[in-house]
Amino acid sequence: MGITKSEHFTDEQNELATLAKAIGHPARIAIIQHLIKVNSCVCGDIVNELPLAQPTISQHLKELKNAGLIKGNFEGNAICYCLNEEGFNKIKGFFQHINTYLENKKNQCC
Amino acid sequence: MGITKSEHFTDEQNELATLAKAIGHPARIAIIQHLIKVNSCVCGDIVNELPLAQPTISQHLKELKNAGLIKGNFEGNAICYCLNEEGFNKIKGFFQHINTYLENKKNQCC
DNA sequence: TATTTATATTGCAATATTACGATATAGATA
DNA sequence: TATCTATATCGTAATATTGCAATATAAATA
Repeated sequence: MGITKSEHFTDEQNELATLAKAIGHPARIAIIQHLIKVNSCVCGDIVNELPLAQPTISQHLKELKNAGLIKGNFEGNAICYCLNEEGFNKIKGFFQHINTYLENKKNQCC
Repeated sequence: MGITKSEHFTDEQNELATLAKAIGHPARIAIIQHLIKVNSCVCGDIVNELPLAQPTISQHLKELKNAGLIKGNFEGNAICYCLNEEGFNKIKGFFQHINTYLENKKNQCC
């Protein structure tokens, strides 16, 4: 169907999925990596950096922003983007949990 | 278009995106969480655990397996699944990098 | 071997995502 | 105010994802 049955899952599961999904595109990975590199930059810089048209970048930025992974502030007539700690903190615990589990798991699978 | 221009991005960016995308569905989050809880289990257990039909679960398991996040071994006529350390190790560095960056970033955005 | 049990695959409908040209909007500047 | 610059939104085409019924496959057991 193409429609995810979110109502059958917990809020936490849906939230983690939304965050991971937002990260799950190479352009959005590239945007995140670029923001780490330059700390903060305007949308136009990202358009110059990536091989995608301006409306496409704008759309990817919107998705990252909706997921709470980046934030943007007006700076003149441009918009300055940077990472949003809040979003990343929400996934942090999930991966730490997995890592702790995997490190302590002595017995091989099955 | 719906087609991701993966050829324009680095292998690392595409790989990270594939992993995050595989995690980006509540059912697959639930599967991962269940596998952490019970360490390993057969497909049928997951079908009983989640509110989705057997073919749908099978498809989600396939995606997690293709991404390298779980592995399955035959156990009689059933298949026993558990987490695959390899896949999770690949994303580990990415999030650690982000966390280190965010912890050290003193200056506010923009 | 026939049947049962467990999982995968096929086929398909509904919906979502990706990408971009065209256009709108909003602040800066001449 | 007219124009420029930067970004967002709209509309749309191409493709991908989600979900499941029906069916196939493969190992276990009667």
